[in-house]
Amino acid sequence: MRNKDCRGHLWWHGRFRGCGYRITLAREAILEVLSRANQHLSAEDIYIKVHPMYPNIGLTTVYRTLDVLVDLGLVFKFDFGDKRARYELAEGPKGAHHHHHLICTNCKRVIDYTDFIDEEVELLNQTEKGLSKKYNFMITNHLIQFYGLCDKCNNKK
Amino acid sequence: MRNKDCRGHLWWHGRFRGCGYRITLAREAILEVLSRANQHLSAEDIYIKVHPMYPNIGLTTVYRTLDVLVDLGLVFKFDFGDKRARYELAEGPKGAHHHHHLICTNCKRVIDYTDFIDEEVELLNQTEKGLSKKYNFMITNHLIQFYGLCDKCNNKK
DNA sequence: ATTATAATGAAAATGGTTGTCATTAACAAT
DNA sequence: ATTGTTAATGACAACCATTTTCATTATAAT
Repeated sequence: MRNKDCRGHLWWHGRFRGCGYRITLAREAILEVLSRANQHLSAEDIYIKVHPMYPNIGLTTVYRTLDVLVDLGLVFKFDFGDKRARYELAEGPKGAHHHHHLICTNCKRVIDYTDFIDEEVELLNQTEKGLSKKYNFMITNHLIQFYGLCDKCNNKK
Repeated sequence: MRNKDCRGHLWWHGRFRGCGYRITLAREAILEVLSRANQHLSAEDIYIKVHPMYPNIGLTTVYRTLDVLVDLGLVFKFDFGDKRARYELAEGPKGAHHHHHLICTNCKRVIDYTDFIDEEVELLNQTEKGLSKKYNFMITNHLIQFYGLCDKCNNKK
């Protein structure tokens, strides 16, 4: 049963409508999962989380929905070096949950960090402005990741 | 015929031997291609460039060699959003050719930029130090990419 | 030269992601 | 509320970069 009270109230509905996308149960469910999850989910992770409540939402739809969400800038898509792509709700660089990643190249563990974010973002803004002008490039997003060995993997070697 | 004069003279031989890797014709050829190429090659690109001279080096070997090179830190592996991975000789953050990437999310064009690198690298070094200490993480590399629309794609829309 | 074992090539397998197409659902117009 | 247009969906097949397998070959320590 659709929650009618939410119709038109959810922050992302306008964004959807404005671009000619329809608001569907699948999309609501997937966005719901993404906003509850606080960690980088793969398409399959999302599929599995959505399945118990909505068993008729297929993996294909999850992929398609994620494509749309990424396209709209509502979701970020990451590659952490294992095969599968990971998805994460975008709060925007100014958003409260904005963070960068620290990735262990050995065990693929991912640490989100928010330290130093302010300084980084300030510099990035300057850089973005400079690059935009020089290359006539409309920058919409950035990716910063540090790679290395986490404490556990470092001790093993 | 192996070039005997180079045996032991090339900068990377020691690195290889030290880790128990053998020095083979295939590896020399692939590194040669990588050091000539000044742009992000895919595994297949490399295979094709190596093939005329050494037709018996297979794509599988290219993949395996690249894995080794990435593991040794001699080569960086990138994901620009099209399906295939790209490889590039690592000169290290202090290296002369160090650059970051500006990626068009529409046409997948990649622009290397070296502007602002100095300021960025300085901040990154500080950040790395802080992160290393806080998370007891041994940082070996970083990735910075800006995403957006290049001039051509921006005008079209 | 001999030997242990790392590296290789060819072919098959893998597996995340995309394409196809008939069916269903959203929603604007009535 | 009903209808008509068209976007969205699900099931399944196809795709294709990358890995695995395994028998063979080449490297380099002895």
